[in-house]
Amino acid sequence: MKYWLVKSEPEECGIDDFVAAGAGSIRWDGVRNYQARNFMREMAVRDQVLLYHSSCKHIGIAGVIEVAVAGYADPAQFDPESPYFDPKASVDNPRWTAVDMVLVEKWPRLVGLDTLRASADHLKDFKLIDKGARLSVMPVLPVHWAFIQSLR
DNA sequence: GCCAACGTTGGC
DNA sequence: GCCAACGTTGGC
Repeated sequence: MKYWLVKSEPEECGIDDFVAAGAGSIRWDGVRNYQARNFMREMAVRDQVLLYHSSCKHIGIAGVIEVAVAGYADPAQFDPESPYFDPKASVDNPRWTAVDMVLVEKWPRLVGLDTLRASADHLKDFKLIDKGARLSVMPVLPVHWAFIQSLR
């Protein structure tokens, strides 16, 4: 089993959307960056994922979700009505990947980016805390995963 | 709203 | 293949 982190704007899809979905899964789609997509292709069912809230008032890790359905062609890329439509993608030759995720646990309080940065000694090479980090899907080392769990 | 970081596009 | 221009991300 692997560990990951995904970013989302909570108004788009945050931890409360997963709470509302209960045992139901939510499609994680719209990723349009190759490095992030390649990581999504590596995801397997039951991989554990930190859900990070970005571009909002309370920035940080809000809880844990897990992979319910491994990577498949993101339907939005074929839909001209979708903001994620990609005219260069075709059903025969899809370009982008979606996975389905389900709630594991909403944390009692958010672990803020400031807290993570204050723990930089424990989070060496954790790209999330780098200035200007834009990657929206990234792997998390088991040692980092364990440390972040201790902050919740 | 600003702006740094950085990925993508397209002319050459 | 280079690189300037442009667009997006995301913290502040």
